Amino acid sequence: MADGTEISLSEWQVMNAVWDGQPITAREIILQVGPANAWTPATVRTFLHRLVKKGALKTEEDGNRYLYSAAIPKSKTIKQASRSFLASVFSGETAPLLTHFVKTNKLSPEEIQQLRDLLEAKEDRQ
Amino acid sequence: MADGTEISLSEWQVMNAVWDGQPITAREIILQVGPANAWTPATVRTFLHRLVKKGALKTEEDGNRYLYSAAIPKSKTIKQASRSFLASVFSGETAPLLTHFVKTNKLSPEEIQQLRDLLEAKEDRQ
DNA sequence: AACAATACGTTACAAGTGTAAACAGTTTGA
DNA sequence: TCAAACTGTTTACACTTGTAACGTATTGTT
Repeated sequence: MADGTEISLSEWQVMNAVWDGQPITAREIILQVGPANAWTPATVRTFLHRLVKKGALKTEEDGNRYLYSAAIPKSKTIKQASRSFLASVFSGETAPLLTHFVKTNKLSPEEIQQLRDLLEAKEDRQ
Repeated sequence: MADGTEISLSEWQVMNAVWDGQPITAREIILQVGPANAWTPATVRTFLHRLVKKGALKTEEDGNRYLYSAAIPKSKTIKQASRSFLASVFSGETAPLLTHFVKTNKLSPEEIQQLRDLLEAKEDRQ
């Protein structure tokens, strides 16, 4: 697929932990994503290594341990994954995708309002 | 993982072709998805085999060739893939996902209207 | 009938993924 | 001070995925 930065589903868990705790130690990441996925610390460490190797994370020494931070912006990474998901699963059609997620998930009244406003704004703008 | 029916991104292309042409010959599938992805016929056939093996497609003989049809419903498969995508990429948060796709894609005025209506209906219903 | 084109099945093979254990150095609590 | 605990590195191994070639049977064509 050749795009430089393919993140696997498991790795996403790790990336998300990093993005919202940056910079963060391996230990904390392990605590955050390990139990939820039933991963041993060793498994999480493997993901960390692979992500560094892929250039998705970078490390900075802090005494004798590392602090991890993202080397790629979350927004860009989300954009890529989303494009690929849209193309594969929904044949590139946005509206069915949106309909699907609206229908199959819960949204708070506030969220619904915000989305309606967003759509309205988009309508006007075009 | 471990759910019986994992469909890879490439395989989705094939499944989509089947779902909307069912039943369909390998030849037609190859014509539909091959060129767009720069896949040789052999490659597409590999995907077909794997999908049959996974139980996602089933075949029915038609003279000396096969007709392929889906063995799993599109809706269910979409649901699974979507849940997994939502969980990994958007940490399970639906609203940010919706916002993202609304912001990064084009929608026709009609589609926008329909989505707004859908959201309104959902709001009322809760 | 013979040969070319098709259709399907089998095999291949490297890279990526999920899942970890084993090993080595470092800090720390007893 | 000596083992326990923790940090990071290396190695493992089966399964999946992307990408196809090769072999064999069937069929349409001349």
